[in-house]
Amino acid sequence: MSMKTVSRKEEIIATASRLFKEKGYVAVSMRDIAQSMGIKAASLYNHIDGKQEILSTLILEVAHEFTNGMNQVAMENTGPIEKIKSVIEMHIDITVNYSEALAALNNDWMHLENDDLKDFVQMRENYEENFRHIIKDGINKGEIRPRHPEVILFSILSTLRTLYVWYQKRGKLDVNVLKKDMVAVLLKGIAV
Amino acid sequence: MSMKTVSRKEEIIATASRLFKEKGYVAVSMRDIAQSMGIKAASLYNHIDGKQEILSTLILEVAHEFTNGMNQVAMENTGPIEKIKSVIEMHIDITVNYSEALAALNNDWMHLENDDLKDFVQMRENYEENFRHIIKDGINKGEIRPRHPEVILFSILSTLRTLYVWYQKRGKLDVNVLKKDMVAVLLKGIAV
DNA sequence: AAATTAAACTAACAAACGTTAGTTTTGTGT
DNA sequence: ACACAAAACTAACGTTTGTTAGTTTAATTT
Repeated sequence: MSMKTVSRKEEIIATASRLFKEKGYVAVSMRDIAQSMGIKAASLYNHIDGKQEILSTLILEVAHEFTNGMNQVAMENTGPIEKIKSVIEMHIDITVNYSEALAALNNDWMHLENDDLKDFVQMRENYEENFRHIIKDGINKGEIRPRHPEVILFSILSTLRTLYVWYQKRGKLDVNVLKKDMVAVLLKGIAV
Repeated sequence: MSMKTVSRKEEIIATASRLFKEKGYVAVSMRDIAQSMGIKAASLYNHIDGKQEILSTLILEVAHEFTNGMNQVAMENTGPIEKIKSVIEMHIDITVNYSEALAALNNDWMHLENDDLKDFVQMRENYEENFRHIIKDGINKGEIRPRHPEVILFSILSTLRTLYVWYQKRGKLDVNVLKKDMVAVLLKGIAV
């Protein structure tokens, strides 16, 4: 029976991310996290440096996933529409695999400190800039309707970023169906 | 020179909402709010009952705006597509008028207590149910493409709900241009 | 069986929190 | 000038916070 070994540290981070999703980073205490694991708060410090480490580990791991994914799409040898389709699918894949961590990334990134905060903001800006470039390219090539690029960018990004909220709420619809419908809605709109 | 008189209580709520937008309700202390106004924390209690009142005032006022707006749209004597267009425009109007409060509504509603929390959740469910009904009606009448209604609902709602984040960041583009492009993107998609 | 390491525990710390009580200052109406 | 109300102040309260120190228990290695 093969079973992935999960270190105690990973357990703590997983537990914390579940709690962060409900009430946010600041409202969850070390005692809350410990109680959720059936131990005392002080015991957590045998495995982690502090509360801040939980947050930064959680967020930066996923942030790197997004960065890598976007860089890969940017290097694709395809047209703008195909690239956007790839971004959407990439985003959905990450959402499914890191659905707990995404709440912290979306809502608690501002509680990162020092270099962690700087790095995160930088990665986020790069991500958006890459996306913006694809959209503008698409408009120039006549593949995308000539609307305000920011409106297009944030319409798609908002939808993708909020996906984690209702993905599990709505009984886990099939990922491939989700991808298909999502791409269709975002690219082709809803009006017949 | 006519100038709207702003009560001290309203000043407190306005100041708090600005701070809440940056760090969230829990991370902002009464001392933070007071300092932002150049007074001491204890002085706030001459005008308000407590921190919780700030949050509930802030959120419930806007929540009622949304509820009223949606009820008005539901009573419109028009087709589904026209109604969705109205919802989008209504949402943009409220975002422009209450852009500070919307951060709290989106991110800190779970810190409401008792009846305030219950009322909010109820209003939110009703709002979504109304929206869902319009979409399903549109699909039945063949005015909307037959995609998964939840995907359509949350694609639009996510975009509208996150609008407050980047509306002011991007140098206040004209509201009418925004409405026009937003309706176009959400209804007709981006692909030519 | 003894020794070592890992992971839990109890107890306590300084700091920050929301809030209250009582007092002083500021502003307004007579 | 006086009285009153509004709005600020200082000081303190009981909790909760993240974290540290020192100790005990459980698991693993020799």
